[in-house]
Amino acid sequence: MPAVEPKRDTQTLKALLGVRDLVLGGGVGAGERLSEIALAQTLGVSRTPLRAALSRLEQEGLLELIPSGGYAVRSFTTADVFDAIELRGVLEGTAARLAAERGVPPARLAQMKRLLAELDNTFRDRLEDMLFDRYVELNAEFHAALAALAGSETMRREVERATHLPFASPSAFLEGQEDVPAFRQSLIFAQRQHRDIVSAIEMREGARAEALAREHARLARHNLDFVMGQDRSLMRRVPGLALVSE
Amino acid sequence: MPAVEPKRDTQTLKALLGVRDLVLGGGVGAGERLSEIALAQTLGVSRTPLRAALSRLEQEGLLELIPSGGYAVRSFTTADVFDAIELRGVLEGTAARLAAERGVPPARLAQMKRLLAELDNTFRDRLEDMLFDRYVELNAEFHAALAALAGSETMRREVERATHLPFASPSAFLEGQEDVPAFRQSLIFAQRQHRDIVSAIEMREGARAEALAREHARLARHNLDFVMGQDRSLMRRVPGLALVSE
DNA sequence: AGGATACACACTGTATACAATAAATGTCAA
DNA sequence: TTGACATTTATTGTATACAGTGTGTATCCT
Repeated sequence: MPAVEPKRDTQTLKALLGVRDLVLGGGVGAGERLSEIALAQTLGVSRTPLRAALSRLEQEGLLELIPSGGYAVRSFTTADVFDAIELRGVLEGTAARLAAERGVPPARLAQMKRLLAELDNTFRDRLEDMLFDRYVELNAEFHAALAALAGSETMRREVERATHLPFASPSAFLEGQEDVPAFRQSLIFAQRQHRDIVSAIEMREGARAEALAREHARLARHNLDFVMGQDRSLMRRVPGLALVSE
Repeated sequence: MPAVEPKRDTQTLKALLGVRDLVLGGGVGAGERLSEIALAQTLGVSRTPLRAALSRLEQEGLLELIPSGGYAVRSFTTADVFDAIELRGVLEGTAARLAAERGVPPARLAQMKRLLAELDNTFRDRLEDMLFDRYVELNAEFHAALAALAGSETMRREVERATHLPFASPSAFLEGQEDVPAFRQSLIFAQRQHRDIVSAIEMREGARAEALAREHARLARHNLDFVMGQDRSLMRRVPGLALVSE
């Protein structure tokens, strides 16, 4: 998802979501060229909105321009994925630090705490019973709210952009793994980090807020390591992971 | 400039550069809507490549989508400008830190040192005689090389993107101010910081490299403060500064 | 048989025409 | 005189046609 999703655009949005799903779903391999007319037919849109979507996905980092013209699916190294996660952590950390240093309006802080409480409510006594989808949804909301906490539109835009970099999403390695116990346990830890980040911001502890947010992003890296090292059968279930070469 | 500038595109590139110059040059005011047909006529291109350029500039952060359709020039607050500079510092700092932590191939390091030497060569005994344009050019090269030093394409792309955020460019507040003595003096300080960053990377001092790069970006903020506070007549000479409201 | 050149095909980049929607203006009524 | 509604205008989003260019293949020459 890009920083700001166009709403009413039916055709362009259709193309955007369609191509993204196709690429992340493994419909086209890494490095493969995308034929515009073929894609247009497949997705049921004309070339014009399709090209708009392709251009967008290129700036998003999912596609690359071919020197001779046209677009191809980017191929990623593990370093790319690690760095995308690192970037998200760094940017969210910066947003958290600035929020702490500058202070946030009480209403905003209350909203963050409400999100924390709602996240708590997704947990159950038995870990298997937790409301996983609801957690993923609220988690995305939390991170979006965090991006806006520093105050400026530019900061919000760019932090949210980093959040939607390929493989860097807070829920990138969550979906499709609800039934792995280790993942569910890591969510308890993640929620504790959420609380600590908000607490640090409230207490104006900028450096701590930054460090916590950075470390929080590292959870995604741990999950990635687990998926790629421990159990390669999981790789098929993580969207787009087939695009990672090594 | 976007992260990767399309080369052979004559019409789209023409539109991209044309609109950017028009907006940054003050041809259209902040918040003003951009009429596609009027722009197309002005720039001598058709609407198709123009729309591609507008979409690009929207993701660059210079324009914004109007809910009812079309694009408008974004209006910026001083907070936006500050945060854009801060973001560049943070991202360049991250690139520098990762480069230090991971180590850089000797050839790359040698290239950085060569750039440092060339930057040195732009200075003269009398500060007024320095090769200002050459310095700006080499400075841009230095920052581009720094972005690539961490190793991954994703990191390079995103750092370079931050470098081209509105008002965040390393040379944003340099051009058009060659004749202000205080600015020339600050360049001596900046070049010292360049050396220290490379040195820190070479000695694998990640935290120091990050801190130095962050502080280095602050020079732009100092320059901004100077331009806006001290001498408002300079504001007219800095591209796009008319888009900043307060 | 291998390589180079030429031709044909396919695909992208661009222009323009069309349709749908939002904005603006004018008129009618209260 | 002001407000609301309808009509007209303008502008964007979309589709398609065209042209230029790169790529692949086949044939011919060495």
